[in-house]
Amino acid sequence: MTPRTKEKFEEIRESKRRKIIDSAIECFATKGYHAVSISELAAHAGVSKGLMYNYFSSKDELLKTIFNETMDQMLELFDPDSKGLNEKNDLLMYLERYYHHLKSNLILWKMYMAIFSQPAVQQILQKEILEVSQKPLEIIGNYFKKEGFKHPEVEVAFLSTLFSGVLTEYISDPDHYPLEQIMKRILSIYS
Amino acid sequence: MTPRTKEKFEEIRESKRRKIIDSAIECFATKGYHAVSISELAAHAGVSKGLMYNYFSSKDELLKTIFNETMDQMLELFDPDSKGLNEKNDLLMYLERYYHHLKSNLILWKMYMAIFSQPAVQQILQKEILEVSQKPLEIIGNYFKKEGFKHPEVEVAFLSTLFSGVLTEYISDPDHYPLEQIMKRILSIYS
Amino acid sequence: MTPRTKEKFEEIRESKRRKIIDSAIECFATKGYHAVSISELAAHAGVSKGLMYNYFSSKDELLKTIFNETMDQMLELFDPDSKGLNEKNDLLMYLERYYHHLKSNLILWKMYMAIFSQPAVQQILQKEILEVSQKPLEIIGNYFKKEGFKHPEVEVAFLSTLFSGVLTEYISDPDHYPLEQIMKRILSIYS
Amino acid sequence: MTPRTKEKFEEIRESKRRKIIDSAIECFATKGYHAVSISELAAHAGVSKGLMYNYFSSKDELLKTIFNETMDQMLELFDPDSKGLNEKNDLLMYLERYYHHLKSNLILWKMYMAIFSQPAVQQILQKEILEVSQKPLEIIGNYFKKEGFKHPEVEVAFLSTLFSGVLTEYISDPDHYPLEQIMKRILSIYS
DNA sequence: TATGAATGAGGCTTCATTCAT
DNA sequence: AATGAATGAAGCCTCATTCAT
Repeated sequence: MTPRTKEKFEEIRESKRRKIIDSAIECFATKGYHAVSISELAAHAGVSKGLMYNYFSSKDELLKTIFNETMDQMLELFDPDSKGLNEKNDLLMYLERYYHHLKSNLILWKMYMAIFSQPAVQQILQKEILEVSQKPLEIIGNYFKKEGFKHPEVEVAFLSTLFSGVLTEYISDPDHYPLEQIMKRILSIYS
Repeated sequence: MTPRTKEKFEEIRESKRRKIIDSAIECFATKGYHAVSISELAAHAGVSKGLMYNYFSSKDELLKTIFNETMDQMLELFDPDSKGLNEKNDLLMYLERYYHHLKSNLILWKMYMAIFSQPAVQQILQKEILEVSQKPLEIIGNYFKKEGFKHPEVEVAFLSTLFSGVLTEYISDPDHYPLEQIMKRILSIYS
Repeated sequence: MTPRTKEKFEEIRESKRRKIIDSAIECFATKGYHAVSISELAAHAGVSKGLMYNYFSSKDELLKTIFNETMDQMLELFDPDSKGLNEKNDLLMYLERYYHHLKSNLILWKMYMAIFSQPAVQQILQKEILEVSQKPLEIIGNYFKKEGFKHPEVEVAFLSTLFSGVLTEYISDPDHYPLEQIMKRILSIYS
Repeated sequence: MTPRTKEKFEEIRESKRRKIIDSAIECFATKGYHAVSISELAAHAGVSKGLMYNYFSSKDELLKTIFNETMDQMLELFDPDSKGLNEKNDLLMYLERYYHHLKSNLILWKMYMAIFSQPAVQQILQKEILEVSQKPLEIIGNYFKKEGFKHPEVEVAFLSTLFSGVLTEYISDPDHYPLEQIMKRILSIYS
């Protein structure tokens, strides 16, 4: 009997890795980082405790991995073609994208909030957070400058504020928050 | 035991209780609920571990207590005289109050965020949260109705969104967030 | 009911600390450092696992503490009055003391061997070991120099060798090793 | 399957076995038995974890195997031709051999010490140790009897003591221990 | 009222070993 | 013969909570 091929092994690894990550995202979203134990994560993913450490060297490491993957998605969301925002329409589409992403990735954003608003977790991810949050803000800032806003940096902060607010409110009660109408209300400010 | 002595005791008890609560608020704000141990809380408050249980039957109980007291403050903030909002000026003053409260009670709000963004904690406090948040929203809703807004309930949600956003952003980086200018930006929407 | 006095607490602490240490020395002597678990140490000392950490912050820390206390004893043994070795008689008494200490502290020396000959443990104690081993060797070296030995440093190494050998052999089979006669044989070399 | 192929297989098997053993000796020498995991051993030997169990049924089994092979070497060392010690020169050559073996097999002896000083391991190997150590001691004892020593058995113990001591000291700091001079010093006792 | 020693459940992690391929 | 994914027991440690004083 021949041993499994390298490809087969990598296949197994990758699919299990995904399973663990997706499962962990759900758990973290539901209960928060500290409130979920490795045992729970393992059980929820349908693997043994020990196997978790075959894929991630620690609980923190798993968190960082999830964070990085999530951040990559977010970056893509906020600037998919890396061209920046050039006209008003781009900004509107920007808002559109945010709206759709929020709606179709509720769990991901829930996890984002559940995890990253915890001070203890922020300490774990401090470095990563700083690195990632800079770029999207810059892109938006450049747009406002170009458009001749009087206080572009304040306008950026204001938009961030709106994003944060929408996120917070929608996440905390997705069934009742009038997401679409709120997005329209925001659009009305910039139209 | 004379009544005098009894009163004295009560006084001491109450002041120690305050000390524990205030100290705990600081700790929770800085590190989050799960990341702070009873030992740490006791040490930070300058009392023994055992004594903590003399005042609060459990860590959860302490959390609930803090929550309730905080909520009382919030209620007071959003409607100190229970008269509701009657004219535009009231709304502006409303925003003003929020702004000032935020600035002067940073720790309290930090703790609020640190604690509430954790789903596990939210579950513990779910009932309390619902109860408390209803009333201020109603008051604002009534105002918008009276003012003839087309979608008063959306407008309420929008204002909540702004509040949430300001809170989130300010709390996460109080030194750089342009709180005052953002508040002015918001005022400009309603003036 | 009044709380226990500070003295009472310290009394408890000190006596329990001793109990844990003595018990741990026995265990380490019997099975070696890595082969004994904290659970075993706790059970053998008659306390709970958790309490171990009230007294020692980690297993390594316990080891270091035992090492330091043992070393203090050893130092005292090898130079009780800190006067050094001044004449041949001092050296002979030196040997005598070693002999008696060995006989009456078998467990201590067993533990010493069981623990300190393990590379992994040596790494934990590296710093401490270096610090402590210097002084006694110097004292003996000075004596040999004073006595005009041709190669005092070799003579020191030779004596160390004898000590090590006696220790190793005696410890590994205390009932059959002719300790007293070996010590006489050694004395005969220096008389 | 032709006999030729079978032999070839045996050859491969044997060479891989050696590789694993030699690699393990190094690891045990450096870090001690408990401190090295099967994973480490496998990685260091360049084979998979699973394969380790194809050659040795357990970690203990591997240890025992190494011990037995080492012991065979030791026996050979102390009495290569099984003729015993017949004259003083034989004893001196005996010492010589020990000296050279020590110098050229440092790792082996390091492992020997790293492993054997651990009581837990000694228990595993107790029987084997007793069996092996008897014979060389007898040979030396016979020599001392023949030479008319007053207490031949003490003299044997004394020589064992010296061997143990030299081993211990040399192993613990091979770069600084004056091995050659110490051996000369010992020779001087018996010349 | 007040202390801190004491407990034990549960958290994270390691590792010898098994197993499907 | 060979691989490495998978398991689960056991190890170290933390922490909410209890208890004797």
